[in-house]
Amino acid sequence: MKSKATLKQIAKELGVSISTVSKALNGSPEISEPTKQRVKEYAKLKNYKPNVIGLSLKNRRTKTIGVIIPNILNSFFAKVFSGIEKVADEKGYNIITCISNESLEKEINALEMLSNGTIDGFILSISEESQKLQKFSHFTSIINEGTPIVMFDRISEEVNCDKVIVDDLESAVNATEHLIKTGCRKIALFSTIDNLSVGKLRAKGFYKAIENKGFTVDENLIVLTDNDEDFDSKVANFFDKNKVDAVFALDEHAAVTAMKLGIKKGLKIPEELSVIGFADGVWSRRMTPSLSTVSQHGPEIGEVAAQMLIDKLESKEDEDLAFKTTVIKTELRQRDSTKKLK
Amino acid sequence: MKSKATLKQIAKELGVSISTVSKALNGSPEISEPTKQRVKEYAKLKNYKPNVIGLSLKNRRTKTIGVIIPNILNSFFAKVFSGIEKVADEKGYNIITCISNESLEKEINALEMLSNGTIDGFILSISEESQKLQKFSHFTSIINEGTPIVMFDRISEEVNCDKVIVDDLESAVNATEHLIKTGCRKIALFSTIDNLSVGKLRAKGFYKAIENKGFTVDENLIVLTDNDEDFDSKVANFFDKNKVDAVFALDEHAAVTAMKLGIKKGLKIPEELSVIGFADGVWSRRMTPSLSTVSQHGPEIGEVAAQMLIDKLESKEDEDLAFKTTVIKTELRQRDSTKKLK
DNA sequence: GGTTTTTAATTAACCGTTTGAGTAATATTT
DNA sequence: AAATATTACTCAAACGGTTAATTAAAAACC
Repeated sequence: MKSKATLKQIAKELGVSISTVSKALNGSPEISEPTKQRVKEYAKLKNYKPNVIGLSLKNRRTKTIGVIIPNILNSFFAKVFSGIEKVADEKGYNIITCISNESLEKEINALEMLSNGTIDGFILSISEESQKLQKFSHFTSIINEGTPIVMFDRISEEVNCDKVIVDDLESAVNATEHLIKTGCRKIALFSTIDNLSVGKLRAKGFYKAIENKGFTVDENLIVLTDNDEDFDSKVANFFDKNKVDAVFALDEHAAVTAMKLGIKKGLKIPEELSVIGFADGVWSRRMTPSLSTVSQHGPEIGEVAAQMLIDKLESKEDEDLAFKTTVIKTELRQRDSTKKLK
Repeated sequence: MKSKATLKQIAKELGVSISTVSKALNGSPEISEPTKQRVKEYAKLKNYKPNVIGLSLKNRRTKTIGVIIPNILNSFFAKVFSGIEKVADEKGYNIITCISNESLEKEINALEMLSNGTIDGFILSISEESQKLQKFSHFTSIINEGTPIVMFDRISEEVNCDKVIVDDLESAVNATEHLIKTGCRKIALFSTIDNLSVGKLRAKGFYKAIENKGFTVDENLIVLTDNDEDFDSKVANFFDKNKVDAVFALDEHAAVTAMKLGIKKGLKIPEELSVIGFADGVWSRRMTPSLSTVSQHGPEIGEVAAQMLIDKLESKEDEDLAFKTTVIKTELRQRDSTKKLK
């Protein structure tokens, strides 16, 4: 349990000054070759590694990114996270992770906790509660204090910062149109995330597509809720009362429930019931039948967000580039829960 | 974009010394009430928050835990992570996360990167590659340098540190015995994680249970591999050649594949084919039929690990408690992929 | 040989914080 | 009134590192 080597220690043991050691290790031309050799060898022997905290204090940057995620058990966020981690790692940044658990209070805590020198900037997706209450001032005040934020997926128009989003509206239009093209006419809309900005956008896309094609939306076929609770019974009830030939699900849970209860009802998928859902996990592939999805490219979102933040962090103070919003294209993954296009 | 307030700034603007400000804010009795008031008010006005880096340097601890996880997309690890995060948050610790991506090199990098003052201790699960190559010296050297490690799930006997594990062997015995009790006689063993210590232990449990009950293991019914690749075709082939009445799957992927291809083969689950799998995600519940699982209580593993590490970090140097291994009990969750016990 | 330049090291300041030691001024004791 | 104690501060060192300014000695020049 020997304590870690410091410049001070090495300097004393070698009988030189601290700055000589520092400069020798950093290869400064001010130090003679023999001394450099001697210091470097001794440092290696002692397994010296510069203390990052000392460095951070001096440099006033930590090369650490704060990531605040509503829920890591949601595979979309896990994917985005892995993308962030990848780029951060490549660029030599560390990641401090906080889980807001969809709570405004935890979100504020996390911001407060980390914005005191611990991190250089944030990447985050807004918690459900903050969106519901439309509380965003904690973000703006952090930004005003000089800490950059990159938001992804769940963003707010009110906050002026870099953003990475998916084109939820257009994706929903495409998916819905695909259902129509494959011959579906009575299309239901299921969602358990109607509290989220992304949920609302997707629903809007559904309406738009239906109307674009000259049909009208049957409000009886719309099942929107903002939580998972007894969504199962709602859907079971729905299938008892309505006969539809497709379901467009705005989130993974809604999609799975549609498939599960559709099968239970004895409907043949995709012949009698087509299903498309927004989903990211490996599970869409694993299901029987496999689920056709709108894939949001989670890792790419994370990679782009990390790159944007690092660019900002490493740009000259003065060139203060304007805030950008990057839109990541989604992809319609046709699997076995939808009919093939002729 | 005003820069953050520091003691120095406040001191200058208030015309007092830095230490007066520091002591006033910390409520030291050395400072008079009126001065305290004045300083506190001004600090609040300026939204002063002590710079954590300065503090860390002074205190030589960061209140930050390094977490190294092989793969965050694996829902088991995501669950453990959420448990760690919960306890850490409660105790005022931050979490720096690294993903080893099952690679020895990235694991070593992460350890190196963080063990220079950034974190106070590690919580980690060993990467696949390290286990395969039986390389553990990077862990012991970190521990020798004085940084405590708590390992969970994938551990090594060679490394002397705190550990949190699941009783994989006993869990497998129980699950297998349950299959036997419900009348299954020709039980297959599927695994795609035969490279991992936990995979081997679970397999051993299977053998033990079969033999305990006085049967003999039919080696033709054992499908062990160390990766996902063409596991599907192996299993399809298996079902073509063999007639079994149950599958015990040592990991989620194996379980899902068994179910999927069993159904495809036209087998009725659970009447003709029972399936139990080690699995943690929400998906076991969502599948049709829902999957009976051995649940490993991921969040609890994380919570216990975090608590163990924090206890160690906050204990007096001298009392240096011995290393403990905590075993978390698993639970057999009977769902619809196994026959009910009469 | 004396002056200038170069070399190779050291000293000191700084990043932001805490904290023990030191120091005036005031209050208390005798 | 002199000695002592208390109050309310300030100074300075420390944590671990970098780096500009300084200095002493050696080498180069005239």
